[in-house]
Amino acid sequence: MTTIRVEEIANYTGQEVTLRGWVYNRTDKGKLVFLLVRDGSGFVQCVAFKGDLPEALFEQIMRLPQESSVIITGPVREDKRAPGIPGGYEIGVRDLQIVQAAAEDYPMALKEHGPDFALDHRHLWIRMPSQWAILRVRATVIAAIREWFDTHGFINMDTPILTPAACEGTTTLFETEYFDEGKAYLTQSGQLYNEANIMAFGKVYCFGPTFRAEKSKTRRHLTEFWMVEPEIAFCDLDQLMEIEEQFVTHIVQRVLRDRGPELRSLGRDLSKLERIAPPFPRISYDEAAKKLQELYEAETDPEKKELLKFEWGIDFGSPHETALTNLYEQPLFVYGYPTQVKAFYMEPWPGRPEVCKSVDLLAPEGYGEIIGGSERMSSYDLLLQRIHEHGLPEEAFKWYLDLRKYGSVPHSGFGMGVERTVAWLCGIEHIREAIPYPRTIKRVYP
RNA sequence: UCCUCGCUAGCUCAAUCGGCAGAGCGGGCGGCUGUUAACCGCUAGGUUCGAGGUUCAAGUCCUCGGCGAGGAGCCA
Repeated sequence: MTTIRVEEIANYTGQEVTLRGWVYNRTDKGKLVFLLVRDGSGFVQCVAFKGDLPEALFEQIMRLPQESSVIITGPVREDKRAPGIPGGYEIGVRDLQIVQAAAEDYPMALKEHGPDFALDHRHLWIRMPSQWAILRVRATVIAAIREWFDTHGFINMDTPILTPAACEGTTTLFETEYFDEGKAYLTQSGQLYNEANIMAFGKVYCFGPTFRAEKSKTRRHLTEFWMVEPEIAFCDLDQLMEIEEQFVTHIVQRVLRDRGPELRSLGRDLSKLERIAPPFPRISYDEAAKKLQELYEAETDPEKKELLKFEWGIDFGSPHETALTNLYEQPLFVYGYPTQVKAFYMEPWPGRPEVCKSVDLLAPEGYGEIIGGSERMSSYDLLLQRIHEHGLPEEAFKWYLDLRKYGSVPHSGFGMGVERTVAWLCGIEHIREAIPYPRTIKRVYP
């Protein structure tokens, strides 16, 4: 007897198979019972007829509690009526073995739940089709990220999670005692280490969890999130944008190829993802500022108008990003931000010191910034000056300054937030559903 | 840190001007051979977030506190 996975059920039409999984839902119709069974790879309907089975077994099936674990044997049939993911196939129950009859007080009803209740039961919530689908997409996004870098000459370099100091000085850090060495901090970026790594390996990326103790309380923020950060030697800002659009397009295509049923089950409009292709539009901060001014003047709703208020020199807020990206169907590059709103290590624009060679990639449909990147400063003297200007301890950056002493080259890199990317691809409201166990300012359980 | 909103059955939510605490889902019992979060009948289920206060009477009004959500700022 072949034990199959639901995602490959189409290959077994007409065959007798074994399926191991959990009863997601049960609908009994008297002499007929429908079990919606999930096995981790999908959801499939299993149908039991009273006449086909021993009476005691049918009786058990009719009373099987939700989430009971079972091993089912029977023939695979194609049937358009059958629900499931991918759906369209069902298994006729010829035999069913109960591994465990679940307790009858399973708390997750098959309906909408409030966020607090759902998050308190995250360990069970992930069994539901929407959460299952999102996390399957996440796994594919991660695979696509590694696949692209690994096949484009990048070397994976894991940067430390425990770090001695702030990489960017501004953001709040999680702090911990570190033996006799004083304080250590959870990383908020591996970038500075990657700048060292490229001088040894040329092109590198790090990929891991990142921690920000910001008291951000929005649908776009987590205190623990995953970020992939490539860094490339001999690379300027224009080349960086080309890499970013190739990279993002690859992720979108891989997800469309491998996770269509999951995206459809989430109600995602796939046509909006299918049209993602290079080149992405590129506008300067100056052009963006002009467009925002026009949008501000055109806005009639006084509340929205207030949120769109903008003047040259400030960073974009979320309403600004949304308004800008709504003008485009592709992800949008905005480059050349004011130096004062960006980190200390960014290369100044030639002839315009008030602007730096930075670029953000804003996702369409109001999902906002998914990538932040820049060409890094290559001059020792200017970097030292910036470290002083930002009030950073020179001693802590001694090794970083060394990189500008021994074979400095123009180089660039970026960081992409995995959860924001997953939220965009899935079309979901809140980033907390894009990671298995979200950590927010108000939650570290479960 | 600031602004806004919310907290009633296991869950999602009602409860008019301050006047008997309600429904659907989930649970239990029964019915039904094609259900799609099935449907139909019956049934059990309540410290209305907490502490004070006003009132003949408080889920509802007032004060303080707690918890949560959305947004701003900051960021990926």
